[in-house]
Amino acid sequence: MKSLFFHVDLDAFFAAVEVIDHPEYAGKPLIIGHKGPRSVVSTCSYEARAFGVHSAMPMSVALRLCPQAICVPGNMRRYSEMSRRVMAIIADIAPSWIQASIDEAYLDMSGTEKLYGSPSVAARMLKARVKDETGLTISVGVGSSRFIAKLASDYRKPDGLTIVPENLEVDFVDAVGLGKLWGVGRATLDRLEKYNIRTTQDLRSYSLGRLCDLFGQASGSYLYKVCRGEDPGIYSGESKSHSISAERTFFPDLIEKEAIDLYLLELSQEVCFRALDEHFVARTVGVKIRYGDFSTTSIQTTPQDGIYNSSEVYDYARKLFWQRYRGGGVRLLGVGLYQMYEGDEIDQGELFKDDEIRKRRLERLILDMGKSGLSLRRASTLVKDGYDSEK
DNA sequence: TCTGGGGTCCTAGGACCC
DNA sequence: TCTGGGGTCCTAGGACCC
Repeated sequence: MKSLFFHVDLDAFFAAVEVIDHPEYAGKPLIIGHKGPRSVVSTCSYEARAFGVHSAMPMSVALRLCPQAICVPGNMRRYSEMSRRVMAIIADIAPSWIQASIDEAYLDMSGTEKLYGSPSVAARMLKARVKDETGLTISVGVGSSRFIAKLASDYRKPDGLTIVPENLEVDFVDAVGLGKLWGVGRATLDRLEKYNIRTTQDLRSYSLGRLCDLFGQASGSYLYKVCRGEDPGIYSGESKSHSISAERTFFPDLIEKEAIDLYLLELSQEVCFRALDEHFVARTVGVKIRYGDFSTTSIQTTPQDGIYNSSEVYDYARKLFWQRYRGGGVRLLGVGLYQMYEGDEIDQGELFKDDEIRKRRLERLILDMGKSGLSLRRASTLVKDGYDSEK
């Protein structure tokens, strides 16, 4: 059977949801993001893009380019709800699909021609249903692999539909251009430039062996494939590892020990409750520090005897921070849990950690209470109080 | 212009084991 | 004595994506 994939991308998603909820924003430059001195643009409407505003741009720059823009902080809960509605339509149409992020999905439509007709008919039906049922527009890319479909959905936006016919993948990749290939960013472009590789055609003149020598096994074979329109294997399997992290940027920089410890506590509790909620147990805990000069460092540890609860994570986080800290203002603090695997209880056999396991169960209990109406912040306060009263 | 927050994957070096 | 080869795990940093 011939492979057929769709990639669906919601157009300026957060901004589009805001326009649905606030019709008075329609047709105006709209920026989603906080107005703080160290914030960046999350998403923006096409009207704002006309001024040169784009995602990840410092907010200060964006507002200089487009002072009249409407600026709203965004509402993730609302966006998630709209995302679920779109994904439900996709689930109704596609025999097999993967959600890749809040605003995009890959659909395996192989063998659906008898059901829906040609790919273009199926894609138009999908676009119409999403528009009718949610008010949102999507761009759809169609191709013989996920990689080609992904490039295609980005080729014409918004409200686009791009179908890449079989055997024209190489021509399509040439039309897209080296700099817009998925997985080829600024750093790779700069490195390629050093070898006078500026186009996908240039890249094809290099052998697999040469690319692997220059860029390493993984990147070398990745580049070799994508410039030939071959799928490098995006979203083909389940991801192996899982991690949860939380970080905060401060203005002004943190300098006081007490403030640093307090934020480490807050971040530790945040990641622990999310891990508990998602039923994941972590083997590694890490801390990220970004200094006033934007230099960034991280330190992690994988304790032999496991990590059980948020107070343990906080203890490790503090230890790691003060071990690594070189002094000076702290612009960003992060706490992460890594090497996570599914499960609620750590493997038995830890005879000496009864106390820590008990605390974990207490946190689990508080979390379940929290789900029946308690806020996460309130629940974590209760856990802290619980520890104190135990002592 | 001055750089968020949440992720995944890769690399290279070192430790350790057989 | 100055020296292997393979494998796995851990750590720190970097690239990239949305």
